[in-house]
Amino acid sequence: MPELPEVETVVRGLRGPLVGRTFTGVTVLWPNSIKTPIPELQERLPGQRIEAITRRAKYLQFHLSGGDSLFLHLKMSGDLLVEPESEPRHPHVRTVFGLDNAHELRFKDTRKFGRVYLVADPAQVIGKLGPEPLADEFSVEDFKRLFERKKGRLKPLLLNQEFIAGVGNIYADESCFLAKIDPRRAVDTLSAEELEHLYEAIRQVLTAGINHKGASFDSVYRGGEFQDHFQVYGRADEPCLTCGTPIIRVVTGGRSTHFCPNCQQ
DNA sequence: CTAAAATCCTGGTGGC
DNA sequence: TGCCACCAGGATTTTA
Repeated sequence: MPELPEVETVVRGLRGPLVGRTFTGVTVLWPNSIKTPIPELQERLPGQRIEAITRRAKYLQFHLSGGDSLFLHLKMSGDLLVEPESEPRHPHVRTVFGLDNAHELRFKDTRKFGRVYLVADPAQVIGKLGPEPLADEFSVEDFKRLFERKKGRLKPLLLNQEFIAGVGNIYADESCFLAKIDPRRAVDTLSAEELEHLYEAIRQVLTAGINHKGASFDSVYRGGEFQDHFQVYGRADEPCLTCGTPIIRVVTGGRSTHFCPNCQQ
């Protein structure tokens, strides 16, 4: 499911039901989801109150009263539900966090790629991430500086979370379209003007995604409607909405990549 | 260094 | 229907 706008939407939806609640226990149904030793998680989490929930890149961070942070990464198919403990659990629920109000935070994750971390030092999980593209203080000059001495093609670089945080496959393709840049371009050939366009495009596309409450796919995620506004992602062989040329799909860095061969150079 | 491929997983879809 | 190949929002690790 989730890139930056989808995770941001999930975080905003969880604050109301969860901030102020205290964890009472953890039930692990798929041990590979848990990156912290499970006995340690089950020892340290109960009794800690949720003081805040924030997002960093595609991670959710629960700031806890005992000084720890609980991090969740939804990867491809994760979702988080707050449901009464009396309600039957969906079969794809992999981890259950008990709460002090007879509800549970349920980590549902069909493909089992999602991960849970409990750490005292957040840097252990989010220490190497690149800048947040929507941060107020992240300037176009900062963005241009990221490209200094960089090599390789644009698309894989945009997906590299140590380069810039939170951009995933959909928003990378949509950003390149808006900036009119071929995602296969070698980054050391991008002009200052092109980088300025790309900076604006990334911020615009991510903001639009958040404003539409993310993109919904299948049954994994609900509520968002940004999928109705895709210009190129998932539109292979369909006409470009700007010029009518069929959208091309190629594979770059092992990921499907969509672009207009006429508009994007 | 870049880069591709394999890995972790399940389920939906389309072709035959 | 059944079977099979292929595809999927991520990110790390292995192999060139």
